[in-house]
Amino acid sequence: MDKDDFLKHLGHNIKTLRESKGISQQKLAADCNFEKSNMSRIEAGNTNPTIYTLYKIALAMDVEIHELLK
Amino acid sequence: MDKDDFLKHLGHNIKTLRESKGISQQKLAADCNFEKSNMSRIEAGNTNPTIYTLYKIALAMDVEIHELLK
DNA sequence: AATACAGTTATCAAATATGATAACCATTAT
DNA sequence: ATAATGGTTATCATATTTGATAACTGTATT
Repeated sequence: MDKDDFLKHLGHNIKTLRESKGISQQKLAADCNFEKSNMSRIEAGNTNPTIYTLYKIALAMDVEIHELLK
Repeated sequence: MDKDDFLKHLGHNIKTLRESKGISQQKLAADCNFEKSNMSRIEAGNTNPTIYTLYKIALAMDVEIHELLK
């Protein structure tokens, strides 16, 4: 899988999971101590986040990182 | 878990897995199309790799990313 | 109308990951 | 001795992520 596809898929997955937990993007960003614009970028697949960033997202949603990678 | 601990743990895990597959750090780096110095940095937990970097490592070792995160 | 909420995108600065290269160390083999 | 293998670290340049800020869109509410 190329990078663009991979990141788009990841972003979509994060978004779906967030929505399934009924959390807004802004709320999640705040919970992760993130800029909301960065959360928007990640969910859109427009950036290649670091693993620690994903760890923070997973923590904030109370899931394991691998759930973000499905 | 703070960032330093997280990355050290990840690095150790990657190293352990690589060794269990009998691959040298240099070989794995080459398989990932990486600089070997970067592989050394990652395994030492001295850098916070991007998710796509980890994807490449997982691919090269024929495992899922989450195996790297145990 | 104004305000609030939710999300998106742009711009730029700061921080940092990765690439490239080199030097070093240790061990083993020739 | 040299050469090969395996790994580590430093330095610097390049590429990219994240932070900060602002502006925009759309929808809903007051």
